[in-house]
Amino acid sequence: MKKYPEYKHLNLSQISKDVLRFWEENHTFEKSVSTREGQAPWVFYEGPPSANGMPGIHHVMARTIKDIFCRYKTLQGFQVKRKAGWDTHGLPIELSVEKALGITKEDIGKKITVEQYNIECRKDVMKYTDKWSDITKKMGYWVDMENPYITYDNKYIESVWWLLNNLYTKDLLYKGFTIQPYSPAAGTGLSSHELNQPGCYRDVKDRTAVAMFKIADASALLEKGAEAFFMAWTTTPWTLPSNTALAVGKDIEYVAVKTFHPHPVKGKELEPVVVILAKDLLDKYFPSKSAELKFEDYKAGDKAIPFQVIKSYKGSELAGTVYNQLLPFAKPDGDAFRVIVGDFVTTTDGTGIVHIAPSFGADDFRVARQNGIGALTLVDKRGKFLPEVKDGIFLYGEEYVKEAYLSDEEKAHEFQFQKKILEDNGKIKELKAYLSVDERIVLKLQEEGKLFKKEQYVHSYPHCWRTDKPVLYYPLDSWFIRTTALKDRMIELNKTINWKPEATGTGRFGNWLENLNDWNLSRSRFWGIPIPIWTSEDRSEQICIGSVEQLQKEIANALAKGVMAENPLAAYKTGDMSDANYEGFDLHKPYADNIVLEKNGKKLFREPDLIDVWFDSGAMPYAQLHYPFENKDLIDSKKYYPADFIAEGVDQTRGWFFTLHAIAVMNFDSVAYKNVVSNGLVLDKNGNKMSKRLGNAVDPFETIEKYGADATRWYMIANAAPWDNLKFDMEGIAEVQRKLFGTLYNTYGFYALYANVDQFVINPADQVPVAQRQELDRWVLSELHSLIRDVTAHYENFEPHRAARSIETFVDEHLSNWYVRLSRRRFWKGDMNPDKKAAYETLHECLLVVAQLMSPIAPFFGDWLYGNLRAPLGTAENTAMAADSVHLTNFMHANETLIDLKLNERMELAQKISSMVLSIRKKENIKVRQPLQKIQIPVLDKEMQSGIEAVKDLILAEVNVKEIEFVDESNTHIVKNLKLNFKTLGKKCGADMKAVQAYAADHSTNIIHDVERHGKAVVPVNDKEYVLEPEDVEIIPVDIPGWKVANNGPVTVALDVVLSEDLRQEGLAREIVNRIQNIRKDKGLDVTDKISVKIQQNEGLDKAITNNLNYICSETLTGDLQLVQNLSTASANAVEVDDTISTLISIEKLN
RNA sequence: UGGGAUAUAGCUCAACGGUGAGAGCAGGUGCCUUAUACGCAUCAGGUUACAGGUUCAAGCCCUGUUAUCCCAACCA
Repeated sequence: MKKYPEYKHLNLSQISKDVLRFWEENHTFEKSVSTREGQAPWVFYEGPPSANGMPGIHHVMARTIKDIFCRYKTLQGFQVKRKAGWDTHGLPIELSVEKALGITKEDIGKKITVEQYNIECRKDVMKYTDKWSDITKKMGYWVDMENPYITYDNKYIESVWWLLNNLYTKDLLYKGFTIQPYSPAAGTGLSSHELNQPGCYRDVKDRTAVAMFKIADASALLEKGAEAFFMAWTTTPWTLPSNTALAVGKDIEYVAVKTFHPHPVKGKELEPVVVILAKDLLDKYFPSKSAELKFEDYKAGDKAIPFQVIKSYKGSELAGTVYNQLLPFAKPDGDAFRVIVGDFVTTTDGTGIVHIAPSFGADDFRVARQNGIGALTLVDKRGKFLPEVKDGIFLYGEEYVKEAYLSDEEKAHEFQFQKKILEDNGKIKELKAYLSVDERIVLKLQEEGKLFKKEQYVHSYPHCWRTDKPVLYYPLDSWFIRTTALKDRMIELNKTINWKPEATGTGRFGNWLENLNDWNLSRSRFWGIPIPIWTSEDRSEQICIGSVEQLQKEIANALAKGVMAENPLAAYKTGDMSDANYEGFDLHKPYADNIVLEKNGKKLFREPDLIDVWFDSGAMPYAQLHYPFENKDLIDSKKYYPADFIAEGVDQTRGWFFTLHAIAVMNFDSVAYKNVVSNGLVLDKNGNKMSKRLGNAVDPFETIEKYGADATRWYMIANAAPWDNLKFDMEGIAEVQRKLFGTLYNTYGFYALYANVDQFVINPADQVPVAQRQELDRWVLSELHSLIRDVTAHYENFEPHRAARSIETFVDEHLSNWYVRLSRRRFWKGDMNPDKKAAYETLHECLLVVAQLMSPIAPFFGDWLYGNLRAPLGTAENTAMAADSVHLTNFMHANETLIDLKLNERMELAQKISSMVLSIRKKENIKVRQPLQKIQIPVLDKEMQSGIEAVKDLILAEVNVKEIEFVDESNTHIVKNLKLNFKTLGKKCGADMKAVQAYAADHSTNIIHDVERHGKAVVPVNDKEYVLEPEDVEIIPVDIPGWKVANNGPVTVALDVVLSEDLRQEGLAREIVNRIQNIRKDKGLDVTDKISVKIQQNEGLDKAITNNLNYICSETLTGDLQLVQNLSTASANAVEVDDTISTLISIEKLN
């Protein structure tokens, strides 16, 4: 006879290990995919992690979410393939290699060849793959790590090139220049990622200036021949020579102010000037008390300067106004020196008029281009002014625009130089320190009467993480993807994506799309996918490569034309998709750069940039399949595209989520994914970000070893919605372990214990029909099937936290603490009979279903539980347990006919009544072991009474009372309360609601009477009459005078606390039973062992024992009970039966 | 600085615009149990971040403020 396995202790960590071995030996994961062959696919894309970092607890979180839905959909019958992937390119890898080798970027090509460097990167990037494999297995994440896609593979790169070429053909790829963070000291552009390294943004003190731009002809704005200035603020005066426009806000109100020049040139101290600035910022420059000053009282040099607002304009009225170039060192290409409208202009600081230097600001560049304004770039790539920025007094040409770029010696040298010039020219009496370009420009403006105000200003400014020097924003050549061309389509298709949470899709992602810029694809690095574009030096000829085959042909041509000597792709066989064929070459630098092509007699060289690694990962739907060279049909006929589901951290919103979307829309006019869950961060228990630096990072290996993967996963899922941040607290895992897994383990243990005693094994083909099972069974099945329905809905909605919480409630409150607790006797009392069998079958079904429902979240424990329940069945062919793993079963459907809401309500009522009776006992200090005679329940409607009747026995047993008596007004006086139903009355009464409420409070007795007798009551209020119908009120019995009463919502219970002699003796008998059971347990007797009992006689006890002898014996499996005169304390246990009675009991096991 | 999210008991989280805002954990007290200090009962703990507004009625809707987090960032 096969048995259900029994265990001594719950050890989740061990269960994980055992189940993991089982999966490996039985290839359960592979089967979960292969057994679904031919079924509808459910497409999942794995976002590639970078294997050169260690896995963290947040990866466990993110992967749990992915795993849950893949497992769930597999249970639903879908085939869910899960190809793992590795992100292998990019800066972090380069940095890691440089650190390991002790080199810097400058050394590449000198101390180490590009070739060697890339070999190192290729090695380095996979250095933690073992750790990743390990955590993947241990956490129970099912993903195919045997055949991952790897972004550095030639096949992967070929697909990426195909996509790029496709964009090139559609004219969505162009080379242009934009304003990018640039480090002159390092001679390289910086990515936003680099700027976001810790410590890059630092507070710096800069010289700021409000410059005055003279309007060329102010007649249109003021009177004819008037002279006026625009005021514009800048924190970077060194950009002023490159100014080509001024921007105003379209709807901002501006004023023209007549005043005196604060820094006039000699001789013009008393000539009034007119300046224009935003009205909102008037106070900042013109204190309102100065408005009362009289112009005629003003003397040169006065601190307080009178002013007068003479006119006002909307920004749009100023647009188009031409002004004189502020610092005319060079002439710009194209149109310039005009007022334009900029959407970014605000009045939070400055003057509401923004100085535009298109070369040195992204906004400036954009708004200038939109308005056809040209640029001036008077700074070179070294960070120095061009030679022409020179006046011989303040500016000397070819000097660093930022003080920080000068070395101490350079600074000292410059200081001596400028000291001489400035002092000789009488500009400064005695120069004490080096003056920065910014400071000297301000001096120059002042000298020329173009300065309104200067001050120091502290703001945060980005620095290059390698050189520690401030960054410049500088126009750089780059390749761009014209994402803006398809912006509307991207927005449109985004609306078809199911975002969890929704706000991320409409908000963070939606806004991002609305403000989309072209995607800068270029990166000046070494380890990445080369841009597959070759251009002639005069840029007249260009070839974009979309496949290795094409490249091979072009090389052949180049060889024929003699521009190349050797064909690195000679061995490549067209059409051969074998790995061997793809391993004979390398598309990375430096090999790609060594290829020179030929077109129309011109040599073509590769564009030197690599592509943004984000394109790598966004290309994975296609590149992981080597599309279109292989698996073309999977994408083209949408068999494996788009994804039904992806999930990553919310930080990927503008990363992977965007690149997937952009590439899909631009290449295939499709979404890349239909459902996306963006999960929140994992913080430490105090809500701080985890970091190695702070030492608060949680080690996932340790955590899983200690608590097991299931408890860890369950905790993370149940504790917060996926998209909320999780405050990770180990104690929370311990709690889950105790509460959910402990309870479930015990519930199973209970089942196994008695099933084995009774030699019961489930027979799915022969079960007691549910209709013939008792109320409690039908109730728990009703709850169970409600649970299936709810959990299914939660999984379908991608709300795993709700699924987990529902399961917790069921296991804990319904199954363990009500069903099993109240059913215990049925399992151990008597021989097998239909009722006992029904109890086993009911409990078995609950455990089986729970095992399956929980298995996506707790895959090990779910499978362990399932395996135990299945253990005595053998192959279990043709049953729901035919598969040898829960993960290979078919998801159970809720049987709606078993869901009986009335029954659920009834049982809730029984629990409520029980709890109320226990509460009265507590108040009256009567133990539950002491039987009581009677409960009274006042009932006002028959339905409630019949509901309680149905669960009466359960209540009585639970609270240890003999009978329930239903009372109404015919046999007792009941105090009743009136409650108004605000929902129905709100509609009826509206604004009179408060008055009705007040009236009802004063006349509750009358209203109750009227409603009960006549079915309605009239409420006269504010000269109106409202008729209260039964649905508008609730009449609740709250008290029976003279009884001990408890009240909860609509239910009231009264308890008879009078103890008769019989009851008292019965209570004592139960105390005795309890003591005997405790001794049994202490002695380690089996639950089936029969015993003989000797109890030392005691006056207060003997009668209670003899009168309840049968009861005591049958409860304790006692074959022989004797009251004896004396027991030796050596062989007997001393027990206190109550405060006054103590005795000795001895127990012998009977054979 | 902008966009997004969050703010409810000491902690973690619930709560269709509807009558005293609920669980669990942690704490006090008492109790039940031949599955289990698992639980049950009970006490304490709340100005639902703050200030306004809409409504007969607001934790929930609207506006603003503050704090924290994420993302994007030299808006001059």
